[in-house]
Amino acid sequence: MKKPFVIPECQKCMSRSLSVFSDLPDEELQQITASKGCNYYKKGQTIFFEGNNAHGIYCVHKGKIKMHKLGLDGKEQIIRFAKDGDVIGYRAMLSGEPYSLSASVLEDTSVCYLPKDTLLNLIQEDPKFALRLMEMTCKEMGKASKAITNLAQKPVRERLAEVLLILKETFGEREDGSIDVTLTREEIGSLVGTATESCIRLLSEFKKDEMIGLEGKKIFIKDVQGLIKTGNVYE
Amino acid sequence: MKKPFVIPECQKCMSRSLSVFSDLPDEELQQITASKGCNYYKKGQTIFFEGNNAHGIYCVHKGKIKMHKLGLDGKEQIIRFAKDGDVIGYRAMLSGEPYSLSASVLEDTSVCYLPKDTLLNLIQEDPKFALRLMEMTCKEMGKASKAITNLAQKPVRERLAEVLLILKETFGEREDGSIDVTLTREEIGSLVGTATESCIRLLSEFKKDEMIGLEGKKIFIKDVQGLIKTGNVYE
DNA sequence: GCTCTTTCATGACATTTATCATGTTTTTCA
DNA sequence: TGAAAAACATGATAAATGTCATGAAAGAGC
Repeated sequence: MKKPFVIPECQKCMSRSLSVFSDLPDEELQQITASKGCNYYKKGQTIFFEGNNAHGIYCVHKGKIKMHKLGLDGKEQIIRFAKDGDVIGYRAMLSGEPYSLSASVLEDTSVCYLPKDTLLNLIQEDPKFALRLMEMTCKEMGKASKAITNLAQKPVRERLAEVLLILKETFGEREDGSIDVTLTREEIGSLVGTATESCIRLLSEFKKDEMIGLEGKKIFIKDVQGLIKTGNVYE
Repeated sequence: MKKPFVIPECQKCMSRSLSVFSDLPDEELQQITASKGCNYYKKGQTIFFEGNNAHGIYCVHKGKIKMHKLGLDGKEQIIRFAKDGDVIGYRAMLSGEPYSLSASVLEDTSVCYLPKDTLLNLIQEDPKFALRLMEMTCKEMGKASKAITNLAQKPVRERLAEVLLILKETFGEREDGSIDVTLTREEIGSLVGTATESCIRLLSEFKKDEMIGLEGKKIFIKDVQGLIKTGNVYE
């Protein structure tokens, strides 16, 4: 279980975030979120937009968020996801640049907003906190380097196989065994860096090869080893 | 002129780094570097290797370094460059992970090594320093997101045009007007994320279209606007 | 300077991947 | 619930890009 990123100033909610929020149905979550002075976003809403100025950061109590960027002709590029226990918006805050990504909500999400001043005070007063933030950022950088290498060197088929494994790793599985996130084929294509049609075709192939199962938007990983092999994944 | 990243503990050399080191010929640089207890690396040497554990960071007095990663079948992927005033190796140090990249020297390079303990003390004692480090890291992240989007969405031709502009921006020009860095076509191909042959072919086309000039490994940018247009660069 | 190795260059070709077209299914929401 | 929109699916085709082969040029080391 991933350790949540606990922001001291935010203990009104964060210190108990995972235990309190984890398994609530949406309506209750929304009520509790409001009662604690936090923010609630519904599916489809955007927490912040690429290009806007950052005034604070958000810690995610519960929810699923896609971090994405506009490419050519407005085509969406998904860079990564955020979920329970993650912090988003810190990159822009700390670099002093505008948001380089938008944060859009895939599933109802409860977040705590921490304004810039509070954050800067925290960093100044608590070096451990600063180190923790840096650690997080630097781990992201490592993943980004890996993503760049994959995009530059791997063919689409391999990238898709790897993306499926990463999705399972990131979001886990529902009770029925499907990957616990709902994405359109277009979004998966964006993650992989390929056209939607190519993505659909390859998913069908993977299904025919019995490496995955498909039921609507649900994806079932049936053959991890097969996907590892197909995706040339070696860590 | 970019402000150098000055590490307080390293003032024996860093505080005067750019002014002292900038225009020295290699031999003198090597002597001065040694006399100050810093490290000197010759072209082709590698400062640290991907996968190894990090024990400190390096600040670059003078030199040119490629930060790269091994992809499939050992194919090199260049992620970024470092030069005078940059700091390298901090990502691994701060994330607690092994180096995700190797750092290889393109031109003789003089660096100052700062061990982990010293760095951690600095961060604890000087919050401004911590913020400065974070700022740097976060700016890198912004660039990485942009790189991912380009690789996923732009065709090779556009990426090459953009890479040429970035190289000029990063390294500036020599007196004769050529971009002040020497790379093989294979390395440029790695940056762009394409096969060496495709890279060579497109460079020839760009030359025929009079957007660039080529003399051996020297590259001259002759038509910035043309490259911006070809590369679909819009910032 | 001369050999050996690497890099550069170009053509021919194969493969991958994107695009366009079309029809079906699913989802949305009034 | 029923119409409209969005998403999914698949075929046909075109375009982009990689691979292989070959030779020339440039650079490294003796």
